[in-house]
Parts: sequence; structure tokens; C-alpha cells
Amino acid sequence: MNHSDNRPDPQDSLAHEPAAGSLSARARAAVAPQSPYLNGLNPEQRAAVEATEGPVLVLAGAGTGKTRVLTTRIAHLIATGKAQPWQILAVTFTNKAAREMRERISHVIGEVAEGMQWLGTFHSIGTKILRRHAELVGLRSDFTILGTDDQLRLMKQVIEAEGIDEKRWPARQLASHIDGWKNRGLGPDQVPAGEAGAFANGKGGRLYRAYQERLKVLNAVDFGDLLLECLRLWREHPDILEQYQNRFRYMLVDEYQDTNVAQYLWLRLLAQARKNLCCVGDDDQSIYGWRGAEVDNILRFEHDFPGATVIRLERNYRSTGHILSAASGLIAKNQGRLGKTLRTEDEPGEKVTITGAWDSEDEARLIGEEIEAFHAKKHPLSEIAILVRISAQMREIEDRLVTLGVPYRVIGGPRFYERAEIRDALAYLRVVNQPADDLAFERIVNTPKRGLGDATIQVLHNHARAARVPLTEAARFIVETDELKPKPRATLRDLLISFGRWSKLSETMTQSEVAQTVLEESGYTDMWQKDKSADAAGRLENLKELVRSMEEFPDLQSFLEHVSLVMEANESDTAERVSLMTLHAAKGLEFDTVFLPGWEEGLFPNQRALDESGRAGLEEERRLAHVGLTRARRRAKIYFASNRRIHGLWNSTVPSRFVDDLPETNVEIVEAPANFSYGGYGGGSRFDRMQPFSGSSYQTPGWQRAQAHRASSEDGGYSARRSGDRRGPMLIEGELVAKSTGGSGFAVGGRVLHTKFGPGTIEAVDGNKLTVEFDKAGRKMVLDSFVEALG
DNA sequence: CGGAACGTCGTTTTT
DNA sequence: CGACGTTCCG
Repeated sequence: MNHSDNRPDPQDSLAHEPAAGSLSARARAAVAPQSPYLNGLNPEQRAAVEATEGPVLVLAGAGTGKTRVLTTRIAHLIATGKAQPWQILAVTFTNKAAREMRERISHVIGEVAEGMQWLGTFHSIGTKILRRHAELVGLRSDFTILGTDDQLRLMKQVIEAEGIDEKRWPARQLASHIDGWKNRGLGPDQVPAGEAGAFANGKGGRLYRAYQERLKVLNAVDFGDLLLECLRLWREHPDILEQYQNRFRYMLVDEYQDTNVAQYLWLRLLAQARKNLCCVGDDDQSIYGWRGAEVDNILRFEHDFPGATVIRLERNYRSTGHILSAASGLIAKNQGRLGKTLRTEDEPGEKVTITGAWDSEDEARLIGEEIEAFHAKKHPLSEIAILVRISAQMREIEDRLVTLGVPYRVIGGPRFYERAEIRDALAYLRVVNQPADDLAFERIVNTPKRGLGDATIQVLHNHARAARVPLTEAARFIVETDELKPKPRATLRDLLISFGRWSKLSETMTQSEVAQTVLEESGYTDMWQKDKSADAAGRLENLKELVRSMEEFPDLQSFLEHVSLVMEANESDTAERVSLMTLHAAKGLEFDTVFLPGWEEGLFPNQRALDESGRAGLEEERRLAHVGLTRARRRAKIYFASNRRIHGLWNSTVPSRFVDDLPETNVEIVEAPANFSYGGYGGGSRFDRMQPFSGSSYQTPGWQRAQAHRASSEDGGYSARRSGDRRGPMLIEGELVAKSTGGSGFAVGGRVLHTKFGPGTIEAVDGNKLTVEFDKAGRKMVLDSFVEALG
């Protein structure tokens, strides 16, 4: 979330809004009569910038100046007075893209870009909207955004609460179902019965509903909800939808090929009124289908928005001729595409090379040596990338680079805020900020290890569930009783006291000081200092970075939001290093020289993609290959190995069919240097092993097998209405005493059965606390939720 | 309750 | 093969 959030929205406070075409707007337009920002655009780009009215689809091939069009278009809208910065909705997928776009707009039009408060990711904009109307969807405006790990823990609880064996029906699987439903814009009541039944013998739908209810109780949402709840808000409150439709005079979407159904519906609702929606994307770069992205969204654009202007950007400014032709020839093999022909005016340059290696180790060695050679020729290492299909390929390559002493960096990896130490630290702060945050509390109650293990947590849970109070609240009661053994009881009490103390700190300290104190006093920093594993130092460093970054925020609340949505590791390392990453992570980047190892059937195209999604899967894999090639400016080098270890055992492999998809004129087969010993293969030319070029002899079983077409998921339109059975938030705050207890029929002298201590006689009643003389265990103070009356 | 021995299962991952 | 989670024992 950007920092301009706290600035008042001019539309909220001021009535004055210069209408398009008004005097002031025209005067403003006249300030820049020449529109210098339009200079240097090619005719298609310029058309895309100037076609401001109505639906527009810009099909922007790789390296055709997509971002430039987007930013110039925004600048144009503002400079001509067609819209004020805050009347433009500009959506991206990543925070990085949003940040870059903001920067580039500033370059064109100066600090006016600061007023663009609706430039951000789908999720950050969704959050902003939801916070304003949280009560209408059963949340409070300070709701928490859950990360994947919290989601999983919550689902596990829901599964167990339904009495389902979590081992047979893993939470991960439920998570992916729910994720899929949310991606398609389906709430618990809209999931097709057949699908809902697929999990846990027909309980899938019920679990989804239960999960959503738990989220509401916790005043929390997951990533999917940030969009889904907006949809619900707008459908149930048309007046609010209308507000936003009026506000957003112009809408722009980046990477449209990656939108899922929920995002599509979200956009369509907003665009319905004014229809000034401009989507920029490239169907040939859609590589996130498995994550819910619907290529169909882009393929169907003209149908969904009748009268749409479609503009193709086909002039490539990035790659040399052979690379571009190779990539074009490859992608032309795909059926489901809108079709573009990339062209360049650059020289043909070097052909794409194809090199066969004996095994993956040789492949790594070859790449390593070529990089060394480039380095010797003063080729900057930062302009070299190695792009792999799966992360598992990285290890061997890394090993080789380390041996050779070639500096490299891995791009991708776990995001900053996903790292355990960061999530832990945040959990502490969340509890300090909001003691009712059960998920956070559970996460750190025994981190560092303080002897509050499963048994203790179970006791807390029992009471919390029975009394319908948050865990911390439950804990507060329990430490007053004998439910826990003395040691955990004392530990838990100390912890609660600490949290009480930490909460007060924020009255006198800045939040980064609070964080520092909490992390130290809780023993968390100690834990890592004592840890002698290799990455402990890095984790401490990350924690420091976290504390440092907190200083920039006005309060803990806004920091927590930033971190759950936006925060990322500072990758802006300008050092001279080779970049190593997956093909997915490479999208949007470019390098002079790109190495593409592992072009083998089964690995790339990946067997699993083929098995699961058939032809669609193959085409997505091919798009991935296309993305890989088009990352290269001057040199693309493809490799395959004849032998590769898969799951520990060696398999002999066949070059990828994608190799055969490349036009012959643009590629060059390179023989591996002669000094390699190709173990076991007597004397023959190494070309023998590259045979598959001549005859396409692949016969992947899974490729034929799986033609299963994923159910086209365009249902769930607008008609679906939530039954109004939503319960108000049950979150019980502050001092509230457990309700379920009062007058629950326990009286002095009554006989009760305790879950642990067995039968006994009540000696005294104090609220929900009972003093019981147990037949075997003696006299104990217990909570009513742990006993039942004996008739 | 926590460390050590077992078993399991293997893509890609913007938020 | 090796990273992870689960189980089992002290």
C-alpha cells in the first residue's frame, strides 16, 4: 500500500471536481500544447495512448513498449484534463510493477503522479475499498490479512472441528480448492455441488463455509477475499458500486492475460458504467493458468466489451532478429492465441544455439564455462541470466558456479514477509496490537520454546471454543485455575503479563522501539542468536531490517498492512552477478545473454502440466518457452541433457519438442567441446546424441492421455445472492467475560465430571470458575467449560 | 515436551 | 537424492 493513503481523498472532502471539458480542464490541457510526451512513440503506441474513450485492448508482445504505453496513456489523461489523478484506476499484479509505473509516470508529469491513489495491485486496491466499507461485509475496518501459513492453520482447525481426519484430507488440498473457488469468484453458496462434494466425502462446501465463518470471527480475510468481498459488497450495495463507477473515469489494467475470473468480474462491475477500460496484455505470455489466470479473459475481450478497439504492438525493441524469429516460430505452434507477429528493425544478430550435454552435470559445466568465457570478454555478469523450469534444477548449476567462483544471485525464493522469522515477529506485534488475534497468538505462544506445547494449547482451545472467547482471553482465565500443571501455568501467566506490558509500551515508544523491545524480552532474538545453523545470522539481519523499516510508518496498524501485502526483500543488489531464476520469475525482465537449460521432454514441457491440463497445459508450457527466449536481447542459448536425475534416480531423456518447434534458419546446433568425456558412449560423434532434431521421435504418454478440458468457469455471474445468514462478528473484545457460563446450572454440592480429573463435588462457584473436590484428584479450581454436570 | 529416527513425496507461486 | 512432516522414545 502506498503512503499516500493517509492523504485525504479530494473527492471525499471537496465538492469541486472540474468536469472534463470544463474551462479549467481545457486551460490545463492548453498548458502542454505539443504534448511532448507523445514524441518518440510509434504509430501503434500512439494510437493506444490516444484512444482514451471506450474499451481498448492493447495486445503488447514481449519488448514492444507496453509499460511505456501504459504510463504515457495515464500522463495523457491527466495532461489533457480528461481526468484528475485520483479519478484513474490503474491496476497491476505486483507491487513492483505498481511502483515502477508510479515512478515512470512521475518522470513524465512530475509529482502530480503522487495524487494517483488508485494505482496499485488488485489486492491493495481491494483492501483499501474493503476497509472503507468493512462493516457491510461483516468485518471491522482493522481486519487482518492472513498469509498462506495462517490460512493453512485455520483450515486445519476447521477440518478437525468437523471431525474429519486431517491426514486423509489434508488442509493443503482444501486450501487449493478454496483458492480455486475464490479465483473464480465463487462464494461458499455458489460452488457447484459436484465440486463442493469432491473433498472429504461431500463436506467440501461445508468446510468452505465454516472457514469463511471463522475468518469473520477472527476479523480476518485471506488474499482471495480481498477481491471476493468487494464483489459481494458491490452486488449487495449497488449504491456503493455506483460511487466507485463514478469515481473511476478511466481504468487501466496491466498484464491482463493474468487476470482470473474474480478479477475479471471485479473489473467488469466497475467498468459497466463508463466503459473506459483499457487492458494491456499478451496472450502469448500467459503463464499462470495453474494459478487461476484465465487466458480466456483476454481472448474474449472483444466479445465482452462490444465495440472495443484492439491495438497490436508488434514492433519489438529488445531482441535481435534471430531470437525474435525463433520465439515467433515457436509460439506460432500454439492454437489458442489471438496472433501477433513480432518484428524488429535490429540486425539479425547471433542465432539461437542448441547444445546437447551428456547429463545435467555436464550441462552445468558447459554453462559455467561459457559464463567464464563471457566474463573474460568483459561481458557484464549482471547481463547474464540462467532460466530454469523448476527450482530443483538450480542446485547443480549453483554448485558449479560456486566451484568456478562465478558470483550469482537467485531471484525469486521466499518473499521477505513469508520467511519464518518475519512471520513470527509479526505475530508478536499482531498480538500486542490486537490480543484477540488467535492465529498470531498460537504461532508464537511456544516460539521460542517455552514449554507451552500441544497439551497446553489444547486446553486453551477447549476453553476458548466453549466460552467463545479468543485464546488470550481463555488463557487469562485458565491461569487462575488448576487446569494446567504448575510449570506451564506459570509460564503462560508470565507471557500474558508480558503482553500486557508490551501493549502499554506503544503509549510511550515508537513502534519500532516497541518491536525491538518485544523481540528481545520475549527471547525471540535470543533464540536465533543461540541458533548456530548457517542461516541464523541472515534471519537476525532480516529482523533488523524489519524493525528498521517500521520507522517509516505512522502507526503499527499501517505497518502491519504494508507488510502483509507489499513488503519484499531488497533485491536491488547492483553487484556484478549472474542471475539464476525460474522462467516464471523471469517474466518482465531482460538480459543480453540468456541460458536456457533443461529443454527435455518431461521437464520442459513439464510432464505434470501435460498430464493435468493436456493441450492447454502444453500450450502454456510453450508460452513459457516463448517468455524465456524473449528475455534475451542478444543471445539465447538452449541446452538439453541426455541423462538427468529425477527423484534421485537417473533417467535418460529426449530433447524437448520445443527444440523442434524452432525454425531451422534461426538456430545453430553447437557441439559440446571435445574435452568432455561422455561416459560410456564409445567414440561416436556427439551429434548422434542430438538426433531427435531430425526426426521428432517423441511420444509422451501423458500428452496423448490427458485431454481433460478444464470446465470453463464462466458461471457464477451476477445473479447469485448470498443468503442473508451472515452472522455478526462474534469477536469479543477487551474485558468481556465469557457469556456462555452464567447460570449454567452449576451449584454448590452438584456432582460434575471433569475431562481430566474425573468426578467430583462442587464446593464453590465464582463466575465461570468452580472449586471442586475431586474424588481422586483432590481439590482443584477449574473452569466450567471443562466439566459436565452429572445427572 | 523436545530431539532423533523414520516415512513420504516430489512444478511453476505476482498477492 | 534430500526436504519435509510425522512418529517414537527418553
